[in-house]
Amino acid sequence: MLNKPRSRGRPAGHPPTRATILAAARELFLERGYRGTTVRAVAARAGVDQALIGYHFGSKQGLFGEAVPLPCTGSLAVTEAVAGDRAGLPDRLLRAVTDQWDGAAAAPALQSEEVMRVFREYLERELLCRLAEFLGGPNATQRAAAAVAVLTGLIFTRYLNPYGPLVALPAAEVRLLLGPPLRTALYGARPAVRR
Amino acid sequence: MLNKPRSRGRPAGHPPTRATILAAARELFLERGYRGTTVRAVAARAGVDQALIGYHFGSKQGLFGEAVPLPCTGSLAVTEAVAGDRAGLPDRLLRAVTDQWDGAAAAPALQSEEVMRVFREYLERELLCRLAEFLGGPNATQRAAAAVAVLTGLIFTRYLNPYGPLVALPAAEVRLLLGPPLRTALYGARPAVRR
DNA sequence: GTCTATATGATGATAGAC
DNA sequence: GTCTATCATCATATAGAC
Repeated sequence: MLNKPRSRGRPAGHPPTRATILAAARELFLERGYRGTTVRAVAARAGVDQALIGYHFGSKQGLFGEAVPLPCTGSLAVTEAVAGDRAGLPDRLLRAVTDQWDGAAAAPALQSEEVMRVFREYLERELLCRLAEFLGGPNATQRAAAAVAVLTGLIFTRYLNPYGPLVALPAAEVRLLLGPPLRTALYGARPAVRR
Repeated sequence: MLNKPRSRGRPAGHPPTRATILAAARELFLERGYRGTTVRAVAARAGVDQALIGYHFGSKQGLFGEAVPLPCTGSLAVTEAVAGDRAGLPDRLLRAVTDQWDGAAAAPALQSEEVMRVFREYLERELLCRLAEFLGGPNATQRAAAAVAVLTGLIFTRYLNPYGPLVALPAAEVRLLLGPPLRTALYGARPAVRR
């Protein structure tokens, strides 16, 4: 009702607004998920007006994309793991996934449609094609699909789920645990050792 | 603006309102996902007022729960597959999943936080515990977690993703493809045949 | 029970003053 | 760049006619 006089512009000594908003958004998105986070709440935590978010990031979706960059959007380590010798492929794939996602700040509450979209496109377009090409031979696409399913299960169970059964384990043990199934998915059920 | 005179009550010869709403809701939820579907749109497609939805189902969440019952909420076939001989376990698990989810109307656009929550609770509480108990021995929980990861990957890749690499394959082939990895996850990388 | 009508409060977005 | 003010739309709740 009242127009109280105030100084305009950002008070001196504060960090740049953009960075402040991003930090607040990151906290809230990871804490409450996409739907549970409102633009107003982000603005409140950052101590700025909500219109600023629209100005800087266009939309809530845009804010999310910049505040919570999924590991898969940045680098392509997993895709690059599809190279080298065939025997080491399962381990390289698992190591790429764990290195990438364990390094990034955990993303527990991210089961949103937005994350799923990015995640899906990455894993299934980028990786599937390269994997099938690398494998070659009969049923290459099917075996690649099986491997992608295993990796999808890993990421979903360990990184996109705060209560997942794999979250508590150290990365090395996860690799040890999923290496054999992934190898089997890629190369079939042949005996690993012959004696 | 105008109050046009109309007959009150449900016109004779129509199917029960509740069922009409459920059908419309089911269509829209599967078509546009949870967030993309508005209560108003459901009401419009069903030809009823939106307040009816509130009356019958309480909330959008409640409507979703009744209109799109996930396979896992109804029966417990997957959990019941954890019985019998050890050798047949992988196949029983896969068959339970494919039977349950292939039978239900496909749920492509369901990557919502709601689905993820139900899905997660089912797979990881119900199944993980029973599976670990069934397996026994050293690292039973870890191996059960690996198996759950594989099954999670299957469901996500085949049933919760319209563009997944496994959606086009017949169920039998999917079982053939994922049987060996699942077996390896459950029982380790021992050679299947020894000669 | 079924339905119409309306109200409330929160949300994402945006136009325009400074 | 920042803020005020406002918008359309959303989910939800309720009062009351039939």
